[in-house]
Amino acid sequence: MPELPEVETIARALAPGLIGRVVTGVAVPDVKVLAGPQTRAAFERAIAGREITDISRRAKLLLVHLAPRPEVQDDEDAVLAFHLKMTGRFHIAPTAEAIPVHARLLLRLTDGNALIFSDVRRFGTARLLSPQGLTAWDFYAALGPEPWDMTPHAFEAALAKRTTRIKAALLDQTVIAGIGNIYADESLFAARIRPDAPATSLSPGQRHTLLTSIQAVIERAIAAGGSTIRDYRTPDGVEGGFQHQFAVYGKAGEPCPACGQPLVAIKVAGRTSTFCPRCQK
DNA sequence: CATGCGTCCTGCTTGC
DNA sequence: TGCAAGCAGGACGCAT
Repeated sequence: MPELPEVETIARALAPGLIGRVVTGVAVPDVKVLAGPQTRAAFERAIAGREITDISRRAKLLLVHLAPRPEVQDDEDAVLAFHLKMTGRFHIAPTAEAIPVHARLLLRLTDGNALIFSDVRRFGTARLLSPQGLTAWDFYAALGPEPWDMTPHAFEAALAKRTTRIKAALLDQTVIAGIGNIYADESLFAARIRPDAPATSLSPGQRHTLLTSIQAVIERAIAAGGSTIRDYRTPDGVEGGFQHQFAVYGKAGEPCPACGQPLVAIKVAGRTSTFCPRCQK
């Protein structure tokens, strides 16, 4: 579900309600959510009592930064890294309220609220790491640049050595971080490039246009608060607005917004990919 | 080494 | 209406 714009929207919405609060208690109703090395008990012990100092995002990861506890000897900084995968959601609710059916992890806070991570499909993960552990984590270390940090030169270099179709390259988080199925399709349409075009077949001009398109689409999506297909909500329960601006995602059979020809869906890299066979080459 | 496909889960939608 | 197959925003493990 949540790609870069959704996680960015969530991080911004969560920050004011979390930064400066202290975690008074931890509950893990579904131990499958824990992806780190700790047992459930060790995980709970390692977080309780810490102050939340910051909320940030890298690629599709939401990062909760936790301070050392003064009362714990040699305590170190910690980072709780959430991956929402397809259906992960956050909200903040009074601790006294009923726990949602699909709640996987709860952090109770000093202000009487709790941060609740819910996830219907149970793909989402939470992993507690030291700051050094985070950067040493293979997945994290291999992430490509954020879209706005990607230079045309680096993008071209990354694509030039790929023998895959262009969409598979965009979905590869080691090439560029944060793009998923929605924003891959939307960016490729904006750049007028077919999702199944071999990455090596793109001209330098097409690669440049594609990077510019990615940056523009991601920016517009963040401005709209992300895209709600089904599950995604901000922590306040509000839907995103970018789904109303989709040109092609999920619109197979509908007319191309540019030429009116019916949009077509094919499978690329195992993912449904919608595009205009007339506009995209 | 790089690439592609099945898999992990659950619930909603579609078609018979 | 009922039921089963198909499909979904992601990324990992394994086979090729």
